[in-house]
Amino acid sequence: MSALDEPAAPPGRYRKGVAKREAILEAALPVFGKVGFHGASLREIARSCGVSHQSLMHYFPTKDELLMAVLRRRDERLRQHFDDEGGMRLAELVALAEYNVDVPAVISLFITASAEATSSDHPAHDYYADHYDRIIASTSAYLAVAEARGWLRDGFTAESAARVVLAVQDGLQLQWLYRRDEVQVAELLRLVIGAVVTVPTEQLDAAVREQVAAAR
Amino acid sequence: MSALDEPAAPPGRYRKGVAKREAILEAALPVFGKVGFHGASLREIARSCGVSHQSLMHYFPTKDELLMAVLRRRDERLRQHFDDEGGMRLAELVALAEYNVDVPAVISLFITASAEATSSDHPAHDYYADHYDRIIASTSAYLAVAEARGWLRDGFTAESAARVVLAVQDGLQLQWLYRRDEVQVAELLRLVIGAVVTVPTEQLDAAVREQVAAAR
DNA sequence: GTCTATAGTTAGATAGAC
DNA sequence: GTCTATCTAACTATAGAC
Repeated sequence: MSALDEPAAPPGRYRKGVAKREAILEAALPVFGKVGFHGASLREIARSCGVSHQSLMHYFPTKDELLMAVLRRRDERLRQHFDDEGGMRLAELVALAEYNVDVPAVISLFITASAEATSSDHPAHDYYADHYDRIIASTSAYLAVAEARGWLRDGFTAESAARVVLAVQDGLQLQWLYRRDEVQVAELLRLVIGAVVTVPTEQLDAAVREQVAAAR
Repeated sequence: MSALDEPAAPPGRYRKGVAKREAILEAALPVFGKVGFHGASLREIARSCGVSHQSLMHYFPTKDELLMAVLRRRDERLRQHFDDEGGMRLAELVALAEYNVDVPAVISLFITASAEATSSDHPAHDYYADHYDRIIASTSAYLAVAEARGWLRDGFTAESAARVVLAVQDGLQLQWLYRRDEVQVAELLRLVIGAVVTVPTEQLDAAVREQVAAAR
């Protein structure tokens, strides 16, 4: 199967099945996050939500599909903003970082999966390659307005600024997983944005809105 | 075994044994990097360097110890600078990033292992937690001079600047693994440093040297 | 080479929800 | 009555360790 396709119409047509499918996804998230794709076992995931191993396989025929389903559901929040007019606002990344702090398992999953999936054999490789491309493209589109107006610090382009901000988010979340009390992800993310973009974000937001309106 | 201890006196006392140990370490690096600790198998590593499975286990009694040996050898370059007088210069991080581009397997190993090891059960957890602490401490010591002289951009402390630079390095290396042609790790790292530290690095280096000399 | 444990996956039969 | 959900059982491969 291509990693970019939606899964084939799964079981879960009965009320009970829908709930169980949900429970499996919730249970799989922290396991994949903790030990990664290769380290996770379907039997362990099944056990952790009180479902039989075979029942799990009824809903997710292969381990690959289970992982993809978990990832897709968790990246949903970010993906919603990929097609925002004028590109994805940096504030969305900050807001996500702020939200994620309350859901350590999600951060763990994201960091572990994106690192594992750099290998081209990994079931989520194509998914993540595409995911990163889209984040960069969307954020670059947003920052293009800043670049055009000379609001980026010397040397930065819209794309390099986008890559840096995304890198800081990922890197800080990694550090946060080691020292949760000492790393303020969202706060540092804001500081970096302030160091790269030379005007307040409100001003940039306004300029982007203006640009979008003018383009109609 | 504590992850921070040196391994107990290993085999490899004979000339042939030394070479074989070396070959195993070289072979294990890309495998751990590609599929992670859990995904890697000792048999595969042994096969990839023409050594029998049993022979491998003679040199590295457990999988944990093999991983630790690989990590320790590869982080050596960075660890050398932890105790630099005046703290580790940011230029060392940039130089390392520049060097690593020629050794993708090392980047892959580092990213994958540091992500996997966020789990407290992971054999390299304590090692990496300590490793990050030291990098931050050492780089913060270096940047303390900049902070004292008002050479950091508003809002940054020595530690937050250190965390940001390290985060950018990790995050960009992750992006680089997905798009090797499009991400210039060292170049972007320099840009970020330029955005956070308001004076040229030569000036900061000189100030740090001066500080060290004065402290004697 | 062997041992024991566990992995992902498959098949088939039964019981339950619609 | 039909489709879904669940369970029992087994298979094949491979893991780390001795």
